[in-house]
Amino acid sequence: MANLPTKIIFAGTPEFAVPFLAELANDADFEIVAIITQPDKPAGRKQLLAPPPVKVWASSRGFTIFQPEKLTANHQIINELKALSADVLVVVAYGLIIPPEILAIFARGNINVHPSLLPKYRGASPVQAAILAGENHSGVTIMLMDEKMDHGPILAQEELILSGNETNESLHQLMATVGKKLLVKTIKKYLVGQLTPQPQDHQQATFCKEIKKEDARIDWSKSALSISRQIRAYYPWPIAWSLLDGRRVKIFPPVDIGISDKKPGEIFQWQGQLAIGAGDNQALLPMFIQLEGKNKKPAEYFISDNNGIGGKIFS
RNA sequence: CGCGGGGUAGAGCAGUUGGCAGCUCGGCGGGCCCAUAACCCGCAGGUCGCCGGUUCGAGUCCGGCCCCCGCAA
Repeated sequence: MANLPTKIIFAGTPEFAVPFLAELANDADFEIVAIITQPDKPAGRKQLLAPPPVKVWASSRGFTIFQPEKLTANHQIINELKALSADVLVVVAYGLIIPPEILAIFARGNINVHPSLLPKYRGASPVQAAILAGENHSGVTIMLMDEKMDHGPILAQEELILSGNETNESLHQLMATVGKKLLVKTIKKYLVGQLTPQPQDHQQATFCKEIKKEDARIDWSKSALSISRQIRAYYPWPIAWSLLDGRRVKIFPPVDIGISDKKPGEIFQWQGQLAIGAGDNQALLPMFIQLEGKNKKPAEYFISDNNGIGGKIFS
């Protein structure tokens, strides 16, 4: 390792990126010379401009922050980044394309963290995709970036066993906890030449898309297991939902699965609990639901508060 | 002034044409029972979001404001 700390520019945006940034910033071998994150965006019902979590963390600690609308063909920011003469770019869930002109700035390389076992689940929603697919294991990949999305050679991977109860939120937290240690360890080894990047087996690559709200709508003709994965994968955003009497109802994890002789989407009671028929003669038993205009509440209230709701059908 | 739902007991809700503010659960006390989160009896707990107006009388009708939530972004 060199005597001077390695200069790092960090690019990241959501909550998931913060632990990685903090881990790097707290390590004396590294110096964060600048942070790139997405611009503030309108959020919430009143659409107030809200800073991304990485900015919130970084600005209270006095770091230099860049929030460009885009990086491609942005000569001003390219020059500013060059002037910092950083050794390494670390990218964790930045969310915007980083063009080759910028990747070329960093003499020691561009390192990316991806929360899947690449080449599986390249793209925007690897954690959700693993839950939706019912994978019994996933993991974190530390890789070098090239011109294609999640395509570069792998420096390190750590596998995680999944219990089948993970939500998008809980699995992201686990990935961050494991991944931040792996990231620091891997960068240090890589910088002293102890790691040989291994090209991915591109034949095995799979891809996942960005999540849209409509993806979270429940199709009750699917199996109860499949629906329960959907409920876990889309928590805490955008939340799995369905319509009842034209009103939106959100369904939260955890959910149990029981047997059913009801139609898909039909509401009934099972041992005092709210149960909803699925497409495979099984039923979903959610613990928490939220009716449009109401707060999230335990599902058993849903039955007692709505006399005669049994037999109604979610659509 | 983007559209829509809501604010009533600790929690979740009902309250019809304005006329003594109710239900379920929880809490407290008692009873039954080998025992219980089950069952029976009783008790406590509310400025009905805030302000003003109409009225003999407003949770309810009218006006203004605050807060929560679904859509939208």
